[in-house]
Amino acid sequence: MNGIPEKLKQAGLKVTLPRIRILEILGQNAGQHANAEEIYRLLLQRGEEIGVATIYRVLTQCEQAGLIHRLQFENDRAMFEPACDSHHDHLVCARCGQVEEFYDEVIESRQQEIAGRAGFDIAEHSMVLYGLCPRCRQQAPKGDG
Amino acid sequence: MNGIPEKLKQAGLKVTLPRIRILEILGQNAGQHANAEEIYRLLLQRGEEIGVATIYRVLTQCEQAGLIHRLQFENDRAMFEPACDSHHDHLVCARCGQVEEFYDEVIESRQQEIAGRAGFDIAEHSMVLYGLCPRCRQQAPKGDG
DNA sequence: CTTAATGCAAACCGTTTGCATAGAT
DNA sequence: ATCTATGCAAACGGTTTGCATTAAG
Repeated sequence: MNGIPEKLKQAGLKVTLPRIRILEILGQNAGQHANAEEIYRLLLQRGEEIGVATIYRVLTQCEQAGLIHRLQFENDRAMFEPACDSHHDHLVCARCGQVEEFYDEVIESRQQEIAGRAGFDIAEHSMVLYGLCPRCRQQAPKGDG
Repeated sequence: MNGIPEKLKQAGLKVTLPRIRILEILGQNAGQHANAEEIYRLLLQRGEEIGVATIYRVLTQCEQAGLIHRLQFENDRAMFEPACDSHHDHLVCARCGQVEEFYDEVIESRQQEIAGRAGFDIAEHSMVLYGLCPRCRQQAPKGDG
């Protein structure tokens, strides 16, 4: 019930090799949040050459089908993560690009409250904290110039 | 003391007509958060034809000088707002594009706490709530389909 | 067999850049 | 007079699209 082919079928998408491979990559890179080019290169390394056009199309379709999420950090290229059950926001290392997920109920409810006060009906939100991850903090002391 | 020429001088930028006009537009559009193309068109309407290249360069320089802020909503083009003293986040209407600002201390401190727990040293963050503004909610009842 | 997916390359679109000219100090 | 800003148009980079080919159901 967890197989990629099954998910594709349930989403009404034909089960094709590119789609399977791309979802595999995203699943294995779950913590990595890959972008289209990274997916392309990872597939190449495995001997699967899939055109970028196909990668973009598959990603867009899978996003619309709810199988994956598209993340837009700053002005960078879009990143993708496998859809998981629970909503979460992101911490992004400004140096190495590492992405961490977090969820905070207090923030979530404050957001609703703020929106309600402004008369807005919130459909979604994006919250990204940019900074240095623990590893990069060591390598880049505060007195860096 | 509040004049645009003075601000430019203080920022170490030459006082040129394009820079003055662009900052004027942004100041008058304070609530509007214009993007480069909108600025171009607004200037045209006033009879000032300033090339987009210049607009982008001026916006970038003024951003670096701290006179304005660059906002990146979703995957849209960048928007700009005049720099104000205080940090704030944004509510964006998904239909009409209206932008509202808000600030919430609870969220701000939670963010620091979350980052700290993950070992991250946060330099900045972006938080945008997308939904329907009061006006658009009326025009788009929930049963819309 | 029919209809949709893929690959390629060209198009797109917001943004940036090189270079000659115009302008600020 | 010097040095930077501007305008133009071409380049750029990520993403999308048209069309012929290939593959899934």
